[in-house]
Amino acid sequence: MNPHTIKIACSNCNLRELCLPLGLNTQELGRVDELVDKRRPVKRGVSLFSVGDKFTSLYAIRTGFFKTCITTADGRDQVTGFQMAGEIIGLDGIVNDEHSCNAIALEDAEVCVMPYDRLEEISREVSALQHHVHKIMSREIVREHGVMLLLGSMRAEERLAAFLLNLVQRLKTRGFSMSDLVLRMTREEIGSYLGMKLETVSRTFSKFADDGLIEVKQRHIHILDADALKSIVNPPQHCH
Amino acid sequence: MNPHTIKIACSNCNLRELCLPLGLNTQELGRVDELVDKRRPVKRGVSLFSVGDKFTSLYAIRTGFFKTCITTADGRDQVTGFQMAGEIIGLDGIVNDEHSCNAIALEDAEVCVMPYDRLEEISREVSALQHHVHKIMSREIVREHGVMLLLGSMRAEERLAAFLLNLVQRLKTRGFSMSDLVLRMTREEIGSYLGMKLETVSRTFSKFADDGLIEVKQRHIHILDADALKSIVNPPQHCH
DNA sequence: GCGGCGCTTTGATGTAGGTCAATGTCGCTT
DNA sequence: AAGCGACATTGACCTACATCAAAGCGCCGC
Repeated sequence: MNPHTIKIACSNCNLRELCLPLGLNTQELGRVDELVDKRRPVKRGVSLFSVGDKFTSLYAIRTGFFKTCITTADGRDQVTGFQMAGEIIGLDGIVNDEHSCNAIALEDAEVCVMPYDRLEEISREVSALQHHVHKIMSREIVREHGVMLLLGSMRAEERLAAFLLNLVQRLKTRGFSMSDLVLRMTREEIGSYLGMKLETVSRTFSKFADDGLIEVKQRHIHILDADALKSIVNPPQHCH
Repeated sequence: MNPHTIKIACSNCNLRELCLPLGLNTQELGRVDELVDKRRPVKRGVSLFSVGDKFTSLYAIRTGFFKTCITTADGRDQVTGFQMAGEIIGLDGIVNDEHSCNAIALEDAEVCVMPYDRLEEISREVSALQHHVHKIMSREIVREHGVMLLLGSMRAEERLAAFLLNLVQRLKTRGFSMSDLVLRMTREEIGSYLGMKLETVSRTFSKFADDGLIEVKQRHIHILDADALKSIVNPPQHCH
């Protein structure tokens, strides 16, 4: 089927609670359905956009899993986030009209392409959408504050525990298990995100497994004791 | 003078190139002048807003210098940014309708209070303002990507060099010297932002001074060799 | 002018995590 | 089914930075 002939309707999308504002009336929903131009498949390992690409659109992930990363002149690479279905990527491109990071699919994926000028236009008419866009950007800012906290003041175990809990929480809101997950990224990518080396990631997984907190079988993680992970992230207060 | 009787006009403000979109016509400028409700002085050491405060407004810094920081349950504290005149703070509050960080004045300051609902309303009418707001949020996201890179993959000297160059660059766009600056924050606050301990900040300053890159006299920094600082941040490529 | 306090500097020592290297596991191709 | 290549694990060792501790400096109030 030619993608241009498919009727793409956010209003019917099963991810609409994640992507769209709630409480739109039917007329507003109709306007919002015009947001998505087309869908675009992205094969595993392929970039959705790269540093320097002209910014044209935001992308809502329909299926699949992405990482975003930036690269320094001297070849170092920092993963700035992992994104899953229902999340919006491309916000980095607005400020300079070109992308400042790379978005790479970690598994075969499909995204909804939302031309940015159309988004601005419809936001002007549908104030719930306007507010929703602001919220998405604000959420990203707050998320990054959390990452700064993690990178700036946590130790390796705390970082990895926080990472696992965050992933599993997001998977839960998408209807997946609270206790089982499959990592879509390598140890090196986790390490880059968390500011540690892949060996340290691996060792820390092994430590958690030894302590009975999780089971690790390659990329399959089974969480045995979520509370213990939480208390690693937020050490229980020591009253004296 | 009662602040309510002063005519506050962004269109006359000497910071307007920093705060406002360029190229507005007079009618649009008139609308934008309605953005700022009032000005609010903030004494050194006082919070402009704190975690959990209801979100009502964004703030444009007119004078003074702020830090924003978040606090963990166990009392750790992470500085998420330092903000100076012309910069906008409070974006973190949009997503959950309450602030998720503290904004504290590091010197006596004055901010322009922009009620958020009014900002949304005027953005719907003045598309240049709408786009400008998006750019400001996108810029913050991109800035934070840079901080993640810094925290995740740089060594102490690289972090501090990048920090100094960033500060001096921002001061330059405000008409200050490229080579002299006064730090408004303590070594501990710098350390919190850069993910290192205050002693390491101090030692690294001393190292830079020994190497003839800067002169340090308490909080006064004189930059002697900006290029050397740049090459610390971006080590020159080693071709082989 | 003096004393106290907050901040900074500097030194001595400890350690979490980085680095280097070897080995193991799994999935894919032929 | 064998063999290869990408990824992961584990061990031994090392280092950048943290930690602990002791001065030093400069500003403010009295």
